[in-house]
Amino acid sequence: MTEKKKKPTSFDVAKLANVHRSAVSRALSGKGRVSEETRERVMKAAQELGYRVNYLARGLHDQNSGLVGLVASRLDTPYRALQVKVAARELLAQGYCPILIVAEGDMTLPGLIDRLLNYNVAGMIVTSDSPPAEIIDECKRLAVPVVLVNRDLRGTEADRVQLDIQASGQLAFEMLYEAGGRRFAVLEPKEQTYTVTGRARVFADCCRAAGLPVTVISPQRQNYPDGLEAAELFQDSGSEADAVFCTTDLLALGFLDGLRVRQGCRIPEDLQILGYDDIEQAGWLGNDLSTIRQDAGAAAVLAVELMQARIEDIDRPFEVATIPIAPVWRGTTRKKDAP
Amino acid sequence: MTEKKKKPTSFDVAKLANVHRSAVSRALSGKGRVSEETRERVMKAAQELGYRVNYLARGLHDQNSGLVGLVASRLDTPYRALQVKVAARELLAQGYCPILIVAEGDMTLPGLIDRLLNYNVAGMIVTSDSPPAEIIDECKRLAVPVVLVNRDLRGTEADRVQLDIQASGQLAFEMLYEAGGRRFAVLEPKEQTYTVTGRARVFADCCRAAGLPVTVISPQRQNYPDGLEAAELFQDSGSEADAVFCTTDLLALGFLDGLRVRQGCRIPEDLQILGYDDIEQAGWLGNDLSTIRQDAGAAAVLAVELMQARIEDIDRPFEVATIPIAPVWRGTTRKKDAP
DNA sequence: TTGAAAGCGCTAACAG
DNA sequence: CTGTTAGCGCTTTCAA
Repeated sequence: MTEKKKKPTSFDVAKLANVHRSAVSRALSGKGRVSEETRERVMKAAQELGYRVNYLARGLHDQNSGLVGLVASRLDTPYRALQVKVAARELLAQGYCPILIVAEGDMTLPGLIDRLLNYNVAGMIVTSDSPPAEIIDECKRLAVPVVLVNRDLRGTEADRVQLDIQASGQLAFEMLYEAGGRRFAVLEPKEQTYTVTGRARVFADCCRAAGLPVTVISPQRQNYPDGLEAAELFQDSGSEADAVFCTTDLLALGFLDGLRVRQGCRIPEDLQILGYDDIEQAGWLGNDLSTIRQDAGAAAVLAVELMQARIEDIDRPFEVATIPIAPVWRGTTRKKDAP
Repeated sequence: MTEKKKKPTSFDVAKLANVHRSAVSRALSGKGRVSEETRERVMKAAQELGYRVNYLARGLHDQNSGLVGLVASRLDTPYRALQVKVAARELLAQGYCPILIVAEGDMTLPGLIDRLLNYNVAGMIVTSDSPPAEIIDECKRLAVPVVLVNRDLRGTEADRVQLDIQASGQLAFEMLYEAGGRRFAVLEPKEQTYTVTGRARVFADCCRAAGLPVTVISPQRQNYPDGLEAAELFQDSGSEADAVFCTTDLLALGFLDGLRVRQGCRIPEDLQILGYDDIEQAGWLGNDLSTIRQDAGAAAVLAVELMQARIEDIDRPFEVATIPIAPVWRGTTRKKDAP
């Protein structure tokens, strides 16, 4: 065990290779000009010592740690988990390292973001539910690029990747209408969320514009249990609806279970149901939920691109990229081709 | 727009507060002794300038960045997502910052871990499926604490947090036996995994030890689609089993759907089913899956504790902590109290 | 092409 | 209690 605990530095490599530290830096970073021979000697020495560049030191020097904040909440929710996964992967693929900040719980988001800022992050990707506007401002003050994914934060200027709310609500209406729905209901959670609330309203507007009735049901939040709650509310409301837009798959799945299991309702015979997101569970045989797919992979790629673009030019105009969506016909609506 | 783009340093604060930089450091870190008056002046100046300590510089100085690697795979799977969430939260709560490394995809794990090491991480928590032993060795060489969560990696020495495999398989057997099962089957994925394969085998052993028949069904992997596959395999096998241990909830849910939806099987009347993990979806009304809960929160806390203990004393003996488990009786088994 | 030297921002040990 | 000083490990001009 003659192993030294101390990690080798570029100085050690230099000594072993009989060159100066700066030569080591040049050889390994490939930045400056180095003779082939020197390069090889350095490489060998580095190899031998198990040397690795200290990114902290490098970051300290050129003000860029390569770290990126990835701020998310409700990470145990299928869609969010997917979002974080693809974002992390994309970041990693582009040479960044994502620092994961999970917002929920007792820890306060501003405090956590603060910590992030202490690391000189190259940027931040935020999918959290409620990022206080102040922190966005603080980031701007520090010239840290922030990309908001499906967040509103009206009034704050930042690059965004988001769903087309108008198109979403409208597509939902069209799908249910095409499937034969004529009396509608929509789930609009009390606890508001930019995209969810948005598409619920657009959907309702579409119904009204078509001169068709629409009942608004308001569960507390937007998860599975809230879907169950919504099923009760729906029943209590005595609504005559024959088609319901559930605004998130989790809501839809809860609603579906509440209706089927507790109320013995037949889907889609008695009632057609449409979700939103296309989480994996929507495709499970027992659920077979018709829904609208939100392309998480594309969203992640867009977010990272926007971030990089702003890193390169901090003063460029703010941009909004749109996440692609697509209808997914499954068993909770009547066949599209046989309405 | 008189804003300077340059971030303020401790030097700027010192200047404004009319003290030396070291005083600033002391005042803000609370480490050394500072007079009340100085502290206040520094605080005010720091506030005014929007100063924040540069952790990179600090880390460079005391060889500890406060960064921790969180290595995970299959992040879009409910249990894993939960695991990552609680681990990240615990890390954050303890003052660390988790760097999220997602293992799957084309990016090779060793390369990513390498990058992690460049950041002088204080430690690593690994829940990934297949962390090559070499990287663990590399970490040890660099004196970076590694905690393995539910990973085997026999031969490598590291702290671990893991399920009691023996107890798990046995509990599964006891539950199904208590519920009235007498002819068993168990799902043991071809693609082996330490804990999953382990409990499958222990379960089978328990059956045999009790002199009761047990059929082993081997789907490819351990996710929902594999559960569906297992249902087909099960039917083809012509097994007479009346109780099946599914080894993961995802498998169980797929198996359940395959049986119910495709084969019109009645659960639990025709067949009892037991899962493992207690993911959120197991509790959904439409599934109502009996299972064994694995306490992810406790596991995360244990993992972080182990990591901290090793940070404090790198030479302490390796430790293995056990994740608590508990039976969860739901509707896919007959009532425990009425077998 | 290579070496020398100046920092990046912070902290801790040491004087005063 | 406060200022001075010496690095932490790396990169990058600037000369040679």
